Amino acid sequence: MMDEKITHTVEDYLKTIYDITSTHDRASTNQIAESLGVAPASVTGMLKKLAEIDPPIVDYQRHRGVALTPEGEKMALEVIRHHRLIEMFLQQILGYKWDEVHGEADRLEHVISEEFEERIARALGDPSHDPHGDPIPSKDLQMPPSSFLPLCEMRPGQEAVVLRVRDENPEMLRYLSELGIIPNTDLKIVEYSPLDDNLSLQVSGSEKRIVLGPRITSEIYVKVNPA
Amino acid sequence: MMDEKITHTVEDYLKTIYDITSTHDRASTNQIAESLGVAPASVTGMLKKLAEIDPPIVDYQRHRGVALTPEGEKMALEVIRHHRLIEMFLQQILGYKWDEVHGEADRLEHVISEEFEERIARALGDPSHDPHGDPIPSKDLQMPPSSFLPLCEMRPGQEAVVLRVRDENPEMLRYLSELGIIPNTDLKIVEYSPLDDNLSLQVSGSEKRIVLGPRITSEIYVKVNPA
DNA sequence: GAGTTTATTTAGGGATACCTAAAATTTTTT
DNA sequence: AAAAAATTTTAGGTATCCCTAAATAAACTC
Repeated sequence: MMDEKITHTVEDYLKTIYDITSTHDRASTNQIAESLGVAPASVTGMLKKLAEIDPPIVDYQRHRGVALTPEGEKMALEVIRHHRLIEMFLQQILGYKWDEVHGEADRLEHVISEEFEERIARALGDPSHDPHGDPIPSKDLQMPPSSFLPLCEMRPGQEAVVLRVRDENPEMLRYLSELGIIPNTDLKIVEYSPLDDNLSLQVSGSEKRIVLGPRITSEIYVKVNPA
Repeated sequence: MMDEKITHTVEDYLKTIYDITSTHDRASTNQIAESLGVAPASVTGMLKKLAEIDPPIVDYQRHRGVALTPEGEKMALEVIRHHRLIEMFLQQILGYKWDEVHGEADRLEHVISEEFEERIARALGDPSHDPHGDPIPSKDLQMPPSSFLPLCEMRPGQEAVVLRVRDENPEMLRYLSELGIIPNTDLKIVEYSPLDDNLSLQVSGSEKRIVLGPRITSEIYVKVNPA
């Protein structure tokens, strides 16, 4: 039995590091600590441990954070696949609402078997994106290709389709959902205010203009429509 | 946030104690240790802790084991409800086989929310028994009444219906499954050997006689048909 | 009912993942 | 380039749940 038991919290570290390194070169101790809600000192300790597992799952360098090794990335993708398949499953098969799935998935992702993963994947028709628009890694852990932009980088005149909304914050999800901003929604940018980085935009169909700050627009990813 | 975080392993202790006290007055340190696969000394430590939680969830007396308090029983029933609903769900909705559900349920039971519980209960039509024939506590934690006997207490001439089979041992479940012994099967007792407590019996339909030892017959519960 | 066997508890430790406070290093500002 | 600020690490500690070995208590047996 080569158990080598990696505890659950390790999976959380990996997920977090994966997430951070999708936009940064390496994940810093502080970023990880903030994201996980633990003290930086605790992160340092854990990172050292992760770097000493055989094979190492992170590349750790004192004072400059970590990056995932190929092994670590594989493990992270496995957890992410679990998470997103579960979100999909909760929504499609158990009837959860868009904004209710994340917390539940966060707990379930650590305990489901490969069997469970395969069965829900099949039941869902091997989807490539979850209810928030996040891409689901394939069974062999390849990320489906996708070309998107954070909404905050759009400018007046451009039109786009919402692809994904980061799912960490249920309140924000609920709010956006009320505004009609969910994956597949069409948006048109009306105005941009460089002072505060606010964007004024129009949701397909509706007449209303919505003004959103960068705190929100950086969490929404869109695909720009060709002009 | 009155979290009062009861850890997962506490739930395992409760489930085990519930199980033992369904046939014994109190659960002894050793019985619990054996069932959980830990050293008796570890159990002593945990039992003391459980007895000192406010409100206490077990009644602990030195050298004479524990019984659940009403609070402890409520918590145990909650976990058992989770477990059995999940088993049902895995079998009915995800297509697991009878003997594959237990391990998965053992991991999932600790992490699902009330929301999840309610949704799968509804999806399953609020069942009162799981795939092994075990009764599922209702939402308000009442056990459905049921009058059954362990198969080992049956004697020649009697007929009965299989109600439940204890689900701890997948190998045994698979074996019984091959013999056709699953919940709802009709049985007729043909012979009883007091020397070794073996029972010879006939499964409905089939011609074959099956001989089972007490190790197995004590794990199968039946309802005797009125003569 | 004294001695043996079995069951349980006490005592002393280990691993994990967290914490705070202080020290060290790196980065930024002036 | 020195001082100030921010980040990261080290050091020392906590709590949980597990372990083994030794001590004690309860249950049998003759």
